[in-house]
Amino acid sequence: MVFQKSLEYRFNGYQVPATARRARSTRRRAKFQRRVEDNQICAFELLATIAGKLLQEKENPTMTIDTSSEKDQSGSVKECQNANKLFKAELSDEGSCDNKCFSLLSSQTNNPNCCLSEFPNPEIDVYSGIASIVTSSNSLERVVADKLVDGKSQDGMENVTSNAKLDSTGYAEVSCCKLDGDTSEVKDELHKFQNVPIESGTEMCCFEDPLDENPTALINLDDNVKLSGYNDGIPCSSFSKGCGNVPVVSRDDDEKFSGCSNPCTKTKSFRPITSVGDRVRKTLASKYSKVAQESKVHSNNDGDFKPTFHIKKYCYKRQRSQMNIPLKKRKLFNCSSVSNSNKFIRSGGIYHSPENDMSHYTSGSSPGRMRKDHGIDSLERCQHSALQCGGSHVKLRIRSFRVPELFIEIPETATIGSLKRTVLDAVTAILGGGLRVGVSLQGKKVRDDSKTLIQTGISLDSHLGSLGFTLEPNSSPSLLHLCAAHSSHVPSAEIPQSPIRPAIHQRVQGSLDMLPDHQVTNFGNFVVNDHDSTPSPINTSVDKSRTDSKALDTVPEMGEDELAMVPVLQKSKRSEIVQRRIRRPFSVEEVEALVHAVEKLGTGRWRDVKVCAFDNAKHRTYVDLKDKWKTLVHTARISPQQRRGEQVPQQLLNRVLIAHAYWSQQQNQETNTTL
DNA sequence: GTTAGGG
DNA sequence: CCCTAAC
Repeated sequence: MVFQKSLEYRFNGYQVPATARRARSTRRRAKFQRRVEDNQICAFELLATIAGKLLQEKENPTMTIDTSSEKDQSGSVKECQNANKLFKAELSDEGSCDNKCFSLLSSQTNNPNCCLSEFPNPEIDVYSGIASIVTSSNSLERVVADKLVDGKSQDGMENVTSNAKLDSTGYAEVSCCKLDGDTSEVKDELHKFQNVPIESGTEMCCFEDPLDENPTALINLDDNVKLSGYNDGIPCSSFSKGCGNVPVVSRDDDEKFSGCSNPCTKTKSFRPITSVGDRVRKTLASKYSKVAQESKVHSNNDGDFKPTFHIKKYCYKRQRSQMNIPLKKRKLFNCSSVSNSNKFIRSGGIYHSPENDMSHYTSGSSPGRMRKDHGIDSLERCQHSALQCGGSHVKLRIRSFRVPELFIEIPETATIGSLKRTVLDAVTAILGGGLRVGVSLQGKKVRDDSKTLIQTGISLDSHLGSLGFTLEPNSSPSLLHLCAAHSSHVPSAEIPQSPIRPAIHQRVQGSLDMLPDHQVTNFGNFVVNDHDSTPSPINTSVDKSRTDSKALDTVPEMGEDELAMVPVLQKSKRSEIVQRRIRRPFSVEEVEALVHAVEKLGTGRWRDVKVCAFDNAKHRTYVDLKDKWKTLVHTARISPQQRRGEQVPQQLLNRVLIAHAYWSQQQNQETNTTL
């Protein structure tokens, strides 16, 4: 069975949630939190997009989660500098050919400088980050170390690396959890990455704009289609085979570690973490891998697809303070897998929620919950290495990106796979929403979008190293200008497509409505249409600054895992579209009309009230009227000092009380008579 | 599609 | 205003 998918990616705005008013009410706070969540989702989406792009570019993508808590900085620089080598080594060691890695680093520190090349600040915490999220629990690491690794650990801390591998088919075939105690220098270096890297196979670059107060994500764009770096020389073909030989632990399933799973208590303890990663792995790896494969297959057919510009990595930086994920969100993360597990995901999509990875703990008792107050803060150092390319085009590459802190709460009994997925989700959440891209040059923001690259000083001859991209919340209603800027500045730049959002939708359904959708479009909308899918409505309303289409082949018969990997599109689409209506306070006149109508018609006949008194007010639904009456009654019962907003004449409120009492009485009588 | 209520 | 259960 073959079906085509059209992938659509949109770069939407990102709106920073308004600051929550001071504890006005739990409700307001909750709303605010939801908005924050939405933003996080946006961020996550972005990440997913990137990851997806990476995966699309090459097959056999691998995602690695390294949970080492080691914070030795000495290795960081080295690692970054030698990222390619390191990864390469790692990959080869594992027998996998990961072409792409994308690493999420969580860090608790805000490192203003991240330049791979220079690493002015050796203390980059980039690496510490995930640790906080993923490994904040030492137990996990310890357990892993004890159980999975045999041996050597640095400072007693081990690194757990899990890789999601894609076989030639493009599906995630094997996932490996590896724990090594620094058998090699290279590995050590890798371990230092405390994050979930999705390797793109290139050096890492970090760029941050110290001057910028707003937390932003730094992005390096690479329009170089081909993956550079360590990938070269590693035969992909060997990849699948190599997996089998992987020294470490391999799992077939999210839930289980076939290889290393030791039902020991210790293992259990760290389990939760693992499962998360799994999800990430699956989601990204399989989805993207599939996409990659598909795209690969059909790339020829699709004229629209332009491989010319790819975003390798994003550097996402945000202040930790902003990234607190509300409890609700955390909850969502936990439950998401479960809830999703049963949900079918459209084949067209990328995200697929597979098994109930989390089910075991969701069901109830989650004895131990790991919570990271500062979630994934993945920072990354990104160096944007700008490469020269032919013609007058400037090639840019995104080396890495950083994800701000997240809240992750997962039961200790969760599997590593669950952990991975959770992390992925969290990241997705962060990147999922609308974001805007900023361009920085030599540490300064380039705000004039109208300037050309050359005018700005970005040219083949310039130091592209000082060029950076930032992802920042978009407060503006539309990102169009951003997009435009993007295209104008970086002609070849292409925003990756990512299907991740859908996954989020399911989980965070409640939050989605909070998104200022129209004002902000989603950063990465990924739309996939397969043969039987209907055109997505979502897209129409949003501007598409960039769209890629690809015809993709999908393997007809997929195991559950594969299915699980399929993205959920339909739902997401819907969610995307749904926008919360703007608040339109009732005027005194409207209240008057409402009161009058209710006096006449009574409560419980809201449709009639609507027709009678608000028939011409299309924005007032009968539900609105009902709600307003509810609030009116409440307002009338409270003291005037407690009332807010436009003051409703007390006389009117009195009528409200009278009418309410009258009709309530009527209602009671009716019920009594019937009885 | 409406209602009723909780959020 | 949103979301949903219950009609």
